Amino acid sequence: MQHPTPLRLETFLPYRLSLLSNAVSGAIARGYGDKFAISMPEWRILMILAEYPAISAEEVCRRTKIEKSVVSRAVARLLKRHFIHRSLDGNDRRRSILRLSATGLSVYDEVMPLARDYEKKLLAELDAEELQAFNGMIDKLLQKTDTATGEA
Amino acid sequence: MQHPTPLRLETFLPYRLSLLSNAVSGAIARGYGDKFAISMPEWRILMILAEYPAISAEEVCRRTKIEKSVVSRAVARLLKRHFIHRSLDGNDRRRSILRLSATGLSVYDEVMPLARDYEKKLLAELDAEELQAFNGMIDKLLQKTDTATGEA
DNA sequence: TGATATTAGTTGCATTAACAACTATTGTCA
DNA sequence: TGACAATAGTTGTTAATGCAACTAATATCA
Repeated sequence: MQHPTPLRLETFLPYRLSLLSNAVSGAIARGYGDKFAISMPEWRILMILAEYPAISAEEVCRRTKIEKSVVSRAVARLLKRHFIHRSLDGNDRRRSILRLSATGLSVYDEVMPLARDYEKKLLAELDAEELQAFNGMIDKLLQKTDTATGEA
Repeated sequence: MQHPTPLRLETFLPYRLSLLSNAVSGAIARGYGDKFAISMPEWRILMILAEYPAISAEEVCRRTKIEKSVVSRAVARLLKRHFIHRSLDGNDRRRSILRLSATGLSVYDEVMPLARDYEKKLLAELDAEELQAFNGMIDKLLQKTDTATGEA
């Protein structure tokens, strides 16, 4: 046969995931973007520093999966605006130690409820059981992509 | 309380969706990117033209949700490489009519199985029931984002 | 009909991301 | 110890994105 069943874009999982991810991240980004003029990488760095205070830029990269040059520039912006502090690791002077400042913490405390509310509102579509199943499936798929990245 | 339960990035749905979407789209994009040097928007346009031959750029925008300037430039590239043809709508001379060329179709026919195989391999993690549930939940969430975009 | 609004598509521009190259520091091991 | 590799972080560069401004064509409506 000439066309072994065309791939319908609307039902193509990568496309659907991309739509959903963009819609969700976009909605939240509009929230903190309008309010504090911070970018998504910046917001994620604030989040990760709220969760793990005093980690290095390298650890930020590992935990957020943001590329290191993007982290470097985002950190520079956050420093300039005094949302974070940076000191040097005494044991390894290549490493920085990043922490939220009081200002950064207050930004975080103001944005975080918006993000959580949006997530909650969105997930209100799913009951507890569905939600658990959904998260489980995402985990499965994430694991699969971790290993099976290259081969297709 | 000072910190009303911090938001763990690792469990934050927008973040998880973004990871998954990037991993999945990235893996496939590497496939056609290496082979034909086409971008993701270009690939999506080929897909949508395989599904709906002879539609306008505007309809491509609507169906793919790709921003119109991105579509415009992607179409220009696809034209230059003779992957698509463009004619004018006789009834409305603002509108273009886009079609896959024979070359474009052959590119599509070569890339499509790769994309489908990757999707299949990925979704092999889920049984039929899970898959249906998964797609249903994505639909629910997509609908929610369609309506509830702005308010957070 | 004719003024005005709307729509399709292109282009300019500013922001951003990804990759590689680079510096500085630390680790390895003969 | 000292050469070489690996790591943390910065910076340059290129390409892609998204918005706004623009042109050309069509629709609306007094």
